[in-house]
Amino acid sequence: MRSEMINEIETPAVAGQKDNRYSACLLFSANALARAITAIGDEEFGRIGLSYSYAYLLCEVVDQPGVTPSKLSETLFLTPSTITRLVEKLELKQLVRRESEGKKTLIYPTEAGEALRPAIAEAWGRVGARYSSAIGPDDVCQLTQQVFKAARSLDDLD
Amino acid sequence: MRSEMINEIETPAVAGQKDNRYSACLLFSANALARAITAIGDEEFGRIGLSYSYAYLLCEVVDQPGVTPSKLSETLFLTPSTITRLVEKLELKQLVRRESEGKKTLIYPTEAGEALRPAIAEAWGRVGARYSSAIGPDDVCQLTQQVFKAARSLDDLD
DNA sequence: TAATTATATTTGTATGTGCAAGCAACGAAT
DNA sequence: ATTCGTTGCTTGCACATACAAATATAATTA
Repeated sequence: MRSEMINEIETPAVAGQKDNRYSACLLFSANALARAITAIGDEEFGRIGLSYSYAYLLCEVVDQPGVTPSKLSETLFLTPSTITRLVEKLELKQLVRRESEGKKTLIYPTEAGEALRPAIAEAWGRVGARYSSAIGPDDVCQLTQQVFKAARSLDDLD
Repeated sequence: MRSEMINEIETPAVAGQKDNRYSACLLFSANALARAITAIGDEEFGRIGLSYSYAYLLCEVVDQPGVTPSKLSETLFLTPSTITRLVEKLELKQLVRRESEGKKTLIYPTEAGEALRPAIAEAWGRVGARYSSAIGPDDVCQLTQQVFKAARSLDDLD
């Protein structure tokens, strides 16, 4: 009674020292992975005063000046309200500026924003190098593809 | 200049309609997956008034009465301070209770907490069913293993 | 035994993210 | 042209999580 099976979908109880019953749960594992890798990301991107979502957003704005929040929301898989928050802070830091055009908002980089792009690319590279070496460079590529595919499948549900 | 390669580690630009340059970044993809799947989790677990971390924690406490925060921290891949916060709220909801023993804290389920366990198992099952059907039941198992393995690798870095 | 270091937990504070509701502008239909 | 639904963005609020510092107890060393 006390030790009933609570795992969602039975999986062949893969061996491994530190596995526990949650290791077979994607909800659990995906969040654990996200937290662990975000820690690396924050460390590297923190050196340029941003965290990774801000950095990605800034890249988009530099590459597509005048991009709208809704477009960013699609690209970055974040809700519009989150985009607003991110843009607000980047605006405070003088890295982007907003322009209202009808019901749309157009977002442009400032010069300081554009100037930051190489540094972002470097930080990005360091993040990739770090997790590749930890996870194993061979596995990373396939893992990333699968993870993204799964994320998209779930996102397409609505 | 403007369109330089900013992806961290070159990947064979996997085709796919909605892919963008971030799809090859595990930092990005892992977070996207975590958010998408957490949305499902919150929906199902929300029906019993918890979110998924609370549910997992409660399961641990029911199965190992007297478990300590540090043990929970290891099992759930969460920091001790987060555990404290989770336990606090479960205590407010009268689902667990804390007992101080020296420098340790022992956490026990209340009867209400124990009573909730079957409902948690059911919600858990529904979450698994939903993401399995979205992602494809065949892929889920392997994906989960790989994701967990990667999370553990990154976590073992400290 | 007293002083120091180590371990376990909690607090203060901050951050990223989202939902639901609001507002503003556009389009369609009467 | 006035109304009405729709779309795009923003705000108020809430929550999960973490870091750094504080506290309290245990262990070790002098």
